[in-house]
Amino acid sequence: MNATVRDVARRAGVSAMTVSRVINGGAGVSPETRRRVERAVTELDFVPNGVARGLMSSKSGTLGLIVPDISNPFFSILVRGAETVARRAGYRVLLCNSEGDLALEKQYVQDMIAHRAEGLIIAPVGDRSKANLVPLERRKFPLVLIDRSVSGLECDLVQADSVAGAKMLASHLLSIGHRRIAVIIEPDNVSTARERLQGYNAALKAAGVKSSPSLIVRTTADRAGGHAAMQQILQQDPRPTAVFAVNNMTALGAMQAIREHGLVVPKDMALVCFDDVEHLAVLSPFLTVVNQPTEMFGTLAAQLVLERIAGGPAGPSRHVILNSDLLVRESCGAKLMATSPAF
Amino acid sequence: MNATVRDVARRAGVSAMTVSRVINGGAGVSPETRRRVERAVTELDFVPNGVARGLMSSKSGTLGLIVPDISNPFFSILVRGAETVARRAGYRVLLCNSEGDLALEKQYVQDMIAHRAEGLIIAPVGDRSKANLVPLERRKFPLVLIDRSVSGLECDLVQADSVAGAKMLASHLLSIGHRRIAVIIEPDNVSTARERLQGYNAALKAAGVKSSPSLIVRTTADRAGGHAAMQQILQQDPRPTAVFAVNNMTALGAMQAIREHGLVVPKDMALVCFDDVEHLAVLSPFLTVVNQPTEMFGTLAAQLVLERIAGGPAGPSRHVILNSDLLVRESCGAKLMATSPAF
DNA sequence: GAGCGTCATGCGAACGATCGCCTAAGCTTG
DNA sequence: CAAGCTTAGGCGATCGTTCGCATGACGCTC
Repeated sequence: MNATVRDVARRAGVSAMTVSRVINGGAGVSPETRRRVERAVTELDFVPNGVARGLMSSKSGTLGLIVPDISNPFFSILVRGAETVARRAGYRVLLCNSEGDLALEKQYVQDMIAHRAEGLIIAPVGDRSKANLVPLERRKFPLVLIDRSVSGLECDLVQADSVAGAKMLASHLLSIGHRRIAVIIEPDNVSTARERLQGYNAALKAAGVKSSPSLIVRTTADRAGGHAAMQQILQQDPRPTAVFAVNNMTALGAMQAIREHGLVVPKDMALVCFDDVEHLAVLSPFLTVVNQPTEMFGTLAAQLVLERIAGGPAGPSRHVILNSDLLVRESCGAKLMATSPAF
Repeated sequence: MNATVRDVARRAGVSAMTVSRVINGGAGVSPETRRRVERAVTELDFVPNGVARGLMSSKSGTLGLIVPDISNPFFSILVRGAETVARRAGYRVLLCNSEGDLALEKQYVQDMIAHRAEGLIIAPVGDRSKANLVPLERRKFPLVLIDRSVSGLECDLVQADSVAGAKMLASHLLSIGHRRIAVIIEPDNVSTARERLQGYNAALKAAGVKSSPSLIVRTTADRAGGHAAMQQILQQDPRPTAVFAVNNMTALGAMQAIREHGLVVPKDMALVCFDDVEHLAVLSPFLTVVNQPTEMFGTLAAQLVLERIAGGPAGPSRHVILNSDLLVRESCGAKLMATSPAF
């Protein structure tokens, strides 16, 4: 169904080699022959087979991109950034949703090896992703982690300063009077969870507030997880006055639970989280968040992986730590405080 | 760097053919030989080269997915649906952002042909995408359009009933008293724009309200477009009392412009649009929208393209028309009306 | 006019896995 | 024990492109 170089060659009365030279703009072809070949290419609607080319050159022109959930705006914006950089460099992007599932992640990674992707950008499920990633390390496969590091795996990495971000968030809550601040967070085998909790604890300590284990609720970093965790928090006595959610999706789930409980944010319960939801912020700047430079996560990761592809596997691994900002809006109750000091 | 069947064969003391038989679970290999081969595979960390396999079998195992903007939640949710279905069927997804740019779209389509993707799901830029897509049609390339049709191109299609949806939206605005309803919409060479405008006009006609060309503002379907269009609308005299935005992103841009103008939705200006922003709706159910079954767009499109791949290019093209619902929330002013009949 | 460089082009192999076909050994069977 | 069948496994070709090398024609130079 698809014409090959040989078909074109036959039609143009030349050899396959000459056709190859023409389509690759190579020198050493007379103008006359070139024209004949070009006509044959057009007539047969010939498009060189990228798979065969890939086999010859050992270059697939493909990058893998594995994220837990593409529908999370944090990741969809990140993906856009990465895709744009990759495309400009002539690379295609294979998108994978790991759904936070280690087995699925493993399958995707193996697929990258099998199909000879030239590099991989991955937001790993957690520390246990290490087993999935060592085959890549062994092959010196260009690999860039985003958002989360993997304990015991040394490789390129783009992340934000989670400790500092969490400290800002918690300090802010403390500064406006909150003392019982619950945390909705993932298990400790996720690096960002560890770091954010560390920042939270540091802020509490600095303020001389004692932390309590019962305020730390572990869950999955999605809406369902946030919802379940919040339900649990709402039953505590005394009830916390503020909640620090590990990311935007958990915050949304928490918000839902709070509303279902007939309570109002921030009057009855303050709510802050990591990761802005940009589209949402445009419509109503409500959530107080630590905003990470989302798109830059993607563009930087793509640049790193492309450099690694171009420069070979040698060279020390690079860690890019991005700054994030505290955006104080309504959900923390700061504005409420300002108007009703009797809180 | 990567072992081949021949390397494994040498180490196991067999031929490449036998290795191939083992890794494909084929019969005709003695248990003893099989074990030897399996050990060699493990020792060499051999992973069969998918590119070479693809060349032999003419099956790349890849689907293309082209959308205008992956960071638009409508598309990111759709992509998740499509990716999930594709993966379960053993396919990988090549994600492309056309950015609404015809030239870029063309490049992506050609890339699909070159790399022998087995099928393509695309939300086309507009009617002018036809030139980009005819090469696919000529090759009987499995192709499914989503969201928008392309005038003059007959192929599989998944879309919502835009006419009915727009009619619901406009009728609702009319029913609560609005008479000057502006429309922010794309040029007429986008099928959904045509259809939504048609629904709007039908609703006006049914209500005996005359439509005015000056109320129709053409723009691009993104935030910047919505913002610019809204600025224009806000200068009209008499000022419209409601705005119908062609999709969620334009609505966000419009919202921004309205707020910058010191006005409040819905008190000073009602605002409705197509496509819910799910995450946003959880946080604060504010926008009145026509909600399309977003994820289903993706899953159905993937199913159609997979069927087309499995069943061959024959068979009539199928058009799936999904229903959408009107979600009346606050931004239309319905609740406002209820409490202040003097509007 | 012999030697040499340049240019356009072709030949055969290679990338890595697999498919069709073949062979050789072992076993059954009458 | 010879014919026939089953089983394990190898050989060579193939997918479509490109690479290294060879070749033949032409023109230039001393």
